[in-house]
Amino acid sequence: MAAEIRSSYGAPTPEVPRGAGASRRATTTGQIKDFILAEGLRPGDLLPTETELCERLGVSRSSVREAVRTLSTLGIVDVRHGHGTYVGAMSLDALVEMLVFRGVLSPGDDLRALRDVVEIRQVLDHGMAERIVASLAGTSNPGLHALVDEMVAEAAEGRAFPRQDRAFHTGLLARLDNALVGQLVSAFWEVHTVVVPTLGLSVAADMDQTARAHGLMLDAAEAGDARAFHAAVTSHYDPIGKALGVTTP
Amino acid sequence: MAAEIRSSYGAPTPEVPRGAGASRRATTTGQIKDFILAEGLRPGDLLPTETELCERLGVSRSSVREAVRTLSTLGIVDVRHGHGTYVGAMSLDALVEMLVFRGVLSPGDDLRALRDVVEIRQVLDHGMAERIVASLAGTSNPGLHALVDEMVAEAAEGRAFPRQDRAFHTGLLARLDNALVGQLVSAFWEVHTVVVPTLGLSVAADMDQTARAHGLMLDAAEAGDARAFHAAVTSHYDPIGKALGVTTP
DNA sequence: CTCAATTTGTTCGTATGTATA
DNA sequence: TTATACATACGAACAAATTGA
Repeated sequence: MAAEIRSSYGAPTPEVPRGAGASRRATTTGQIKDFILAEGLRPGDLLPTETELCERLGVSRSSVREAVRTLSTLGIVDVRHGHGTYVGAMSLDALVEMLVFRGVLSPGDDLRALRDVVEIRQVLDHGMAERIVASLAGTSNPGLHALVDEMVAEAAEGRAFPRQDRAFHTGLLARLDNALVGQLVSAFWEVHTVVVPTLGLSVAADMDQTARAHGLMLDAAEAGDARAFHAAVTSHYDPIGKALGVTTP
Repeated sequence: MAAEIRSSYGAPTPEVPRGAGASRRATTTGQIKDFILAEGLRPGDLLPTETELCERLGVSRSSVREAVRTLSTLGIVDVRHGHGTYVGAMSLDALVEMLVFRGVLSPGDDLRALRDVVEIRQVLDHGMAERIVASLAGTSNPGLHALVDEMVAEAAEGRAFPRQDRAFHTGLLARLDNALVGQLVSAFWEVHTVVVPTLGLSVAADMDQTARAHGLMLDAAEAGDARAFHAAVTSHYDPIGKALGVTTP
């Protein structure tokens, strides 16, 4: 697939007589991508209608549809029924869907896929620690503190707090100038929280520690204390890490 | 999309009268995923033919086709022309294709997307450093050393060495018990190397340093020296980091 | 509010290319 | 080589959703 991508750029996609190995759909998706680039379209811009694309590319509507579907699942285009097709925001939803399925399919060990995801989350949080602390040092974030309070309250009642949890992690990365890492963290967070219930895993006992660790992370970041932030991240992943047997060097 | 995923598990996908918001394709993809889970199929296993799926799910051929396409681009199934449809290996090809397009589309600053990718690569390499060193300490890896020698030789001749570079990074992570991180590193490596040429970026001058840094990383890992490994990683990303303005805390 | 136009969603039938036995 | 099974592609028709007159 990599070679196909590469060949799609540089030289414009060749005309109708396509190479032996390439399928019609592959070439059509490439043509639509090239069209977006050639026209200089940006996320949110409207694409031609399916019928128009058929004429422009000289293929049937079915082929255009399949190509558009492919681009749609990749988030490259966004199709709205009865309205039109737009250039998409290219979120990581596809990655999430794939990893979630891999998690519930669980090849080999039942917990391996989830353990890998948690390990990545940990690496990203630790790896971005200095940048996060730098971006939040000296600021005050009442919204994030409110989320922490809610999480602690929910944990005390024995309830889960996925909404606040996600909002907190998203908010923590919001000031970073790296949009991709925020999306990745969100994506892995989602895989994590969607897969856990399907495995019947019970980590409810330590929900309190998890909730409190969020507060410690925020306090450390606002104080500009990277070491404390690292410690809080470690504390945050301690319960789930133990349950899954994550190695923490 | 997240809600749709969640609803797909737990309770089996409902019968033909589907909910208001869900499209036929969305429910059909869910049904196929449920089928794989229910039958306990594993990557490489054969799925029913399209015609058979039509009867089983009570939808038309086209709908099955579009659903299979969607799952195919996610890597959940693998369609082989004239042969059949199999459960896929679920690689990160979809993520790569999306990020590559985002990179060449370059919303806003031309280098931001690539800079974000390089930053992630850096974080992953540093974050996995201790685990990599632990997995390679005390071993000898003539294959990896050979790759380093090739890279140094190619750099001396002023040639690029993408094949060896990729093989090296893959091999470095091969002994890890976390398959996902290896795939992620490979994916971001691919995005990086595919996008760079489209931007006309010239970092050829410091190819020599990059090639040598690989050798330092390998030596440090085999010696069990995590600090040296971190230093080598920093040296490895120094040239491209300077060219892109990556922040290195 | 209803109607009509536009656009995507779904289905069917048919023909073609491809791999296996 | 032939036969069979399968995926690929095309075109036409109708259904559903959205917008605006």
